[in-house]
Amino acid sequence: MGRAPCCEKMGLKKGPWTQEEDRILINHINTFGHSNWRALPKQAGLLRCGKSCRLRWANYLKPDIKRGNFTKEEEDAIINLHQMLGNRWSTIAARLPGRTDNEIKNVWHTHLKKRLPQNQQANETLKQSKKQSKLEFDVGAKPEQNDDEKPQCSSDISSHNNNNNSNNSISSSVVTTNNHDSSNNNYDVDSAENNFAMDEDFWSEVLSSDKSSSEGNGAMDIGADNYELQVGDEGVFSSGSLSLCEDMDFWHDVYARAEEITELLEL
DNA sequence: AAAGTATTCAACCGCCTTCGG
DNA sequence: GCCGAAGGCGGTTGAATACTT
Repeated sequence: MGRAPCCEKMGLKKGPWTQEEDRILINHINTFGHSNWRALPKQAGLLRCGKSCRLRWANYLKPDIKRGNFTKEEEDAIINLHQMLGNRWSTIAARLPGRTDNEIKNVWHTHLKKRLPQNQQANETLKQSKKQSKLEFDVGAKPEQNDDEKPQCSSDISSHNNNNNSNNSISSSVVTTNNHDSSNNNYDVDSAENNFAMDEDFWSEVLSSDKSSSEGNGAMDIGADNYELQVGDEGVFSSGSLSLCEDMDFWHDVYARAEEITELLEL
């Protein structure tokens, strides 16, 4: 299909916004709103593409945006949420009032990622080069992208699990969560075998902000009933480890936990 | 003080999904 | 159901700034 270019390059300005451009954009949005981003720059007299205007507004000019350093609580929340959701920055941002997806993404890459244990950092790197592996999670559905809704069953889980346990090509890993049996409340990553050893201090710090993860030591209690996600050698889920019906419950719980974190932040 | 290197973050790019005709 | 426009998202880039030698 003949896809229109995202913005007509001819004559449109790129690069940093000037104060004058900001002022024009703010005035225009305050007066007319932003029902049509593509038409907005023309109407406002800006030599920018609509996308650029939207981004500038969403990431910088919107009145409710909180500027400045992230608090410890916010950082912990990001780590927790990233643990659960992967690189779904907009979803994470939705849980952090006043913070934008772009900002969170930047903070993650510049600060928080460094807090990961070395092995996990290596996995992050590995993940970059193994992006393709998520295509191997061939369970039928296309990945769900609407972040305001609960992700659909298996494909979404698989892609996120791929993010969070991204040493797929090294060895198998198992994420077990259990709400009722705390003795099984672990994050079993078979560390000796797959170089996925968890730094206990790191995990206790990460999880300390998470009220219900009282078992520590890498426990990832998301309130679900003994979910076991198994990732095979090439990042493929072992069959039978997670039924599609359970997926829905799983995500219910993930979002419930995210709600809890949001509440914590708001306190 | 100057040069080189590392870090930060605003902005861009391209892909995907949704929606309306 | 198909097509195109539009919005939204995550990944990436590169200029500005900070830090180190």
